Amino acid sequence: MEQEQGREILRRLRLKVTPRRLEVMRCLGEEQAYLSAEEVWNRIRPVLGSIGLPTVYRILDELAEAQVVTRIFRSDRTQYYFLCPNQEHHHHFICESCRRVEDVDRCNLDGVAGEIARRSGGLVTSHILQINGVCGECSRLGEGGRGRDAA
Amino acid sequence: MEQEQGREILRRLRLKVTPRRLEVMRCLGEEQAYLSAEEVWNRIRPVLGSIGLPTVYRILDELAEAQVVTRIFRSDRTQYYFLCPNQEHHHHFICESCRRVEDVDRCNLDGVAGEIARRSGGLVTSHILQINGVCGECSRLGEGGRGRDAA
DNA sequence: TGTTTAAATGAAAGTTATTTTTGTTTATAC
DNA sequence: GTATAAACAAAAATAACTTTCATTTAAACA
Repeated sequence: MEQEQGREILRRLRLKVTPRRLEVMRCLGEEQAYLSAEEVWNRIRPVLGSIGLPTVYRILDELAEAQVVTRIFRSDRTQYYFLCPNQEHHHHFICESCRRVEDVDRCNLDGVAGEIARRSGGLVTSHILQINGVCGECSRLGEGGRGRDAA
Repeated sequence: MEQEQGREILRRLRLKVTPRRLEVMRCLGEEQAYLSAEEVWNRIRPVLGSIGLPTVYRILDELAEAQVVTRIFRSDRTQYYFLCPNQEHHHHFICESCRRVEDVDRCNLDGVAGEIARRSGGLVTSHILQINGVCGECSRLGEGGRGRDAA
């Protein structure tokens, strides 16, 4: 994520271009993986000198609202965030070992909305689809390998 | 959910058949909608005389682990639970207005695993798919209607 | 280039869903 | 019946966020 790209995204969202927002985006963009709010905070604090954790939460919420950042679901009741400037409708493949995220273009859910409408008259407005697994690199490291989240 | 069905499920899971577990299942089975742990607690306390909230959490976790109960994702960082004894692979359509849940059999994700394997060598182990919308009944109530969660 | 003003931020305190701990009770195998 | 491992209650603790309010700053405009 180039700084100019970050500026453009913020201008498009009618958000002020501030060093904190740019730095949150730069930090997330540097990873191909998802991070928690606190992890983002720890990485950008040294760069910015000082930033409050609530500010990080606010920025991530704004970006998630605007769908520049995707929320990742895990069962530890912590929210994780992944910068994904791809605005086409798509989904994500999440590595359970190293947290890497890959885009998945295929989305065969169009038929589902029709089925629901036909069967009970319901209306589909959105869906959550997250594909979990082990990425190619972690697979190749084999059973002996240990990912970022391994015990 | 008949009591005998609950007993069978617990025996299958090698869990002791206790009044609390049966009551949690009965309470959830009475609804076609999802509930939070605290909501379950408030409904079963009068019946059981007394039960601790941590016990409700433990029971729901066990049942979710065994996939007798499904976790429902919402953005309020509260976990919701839905009793779904249907053990076939399927997904859920969630009404944003009244919390009703319908099963959705269709799941076209088989192709996705192949795509990921081919492209980057990754291995898919699970996926989260939740379809959000407004159920037929709430749709028919029209704009003037107000669901359980409406302001 | 100043000035203005709404938006952004820091710091501290607050909230709340969920978990842990420890001592007691109970379902079940024998 | 009795032994024993599992279940449970109660209270306290944890941790991820959120709110509040006083201060600062980006950006529109004079």
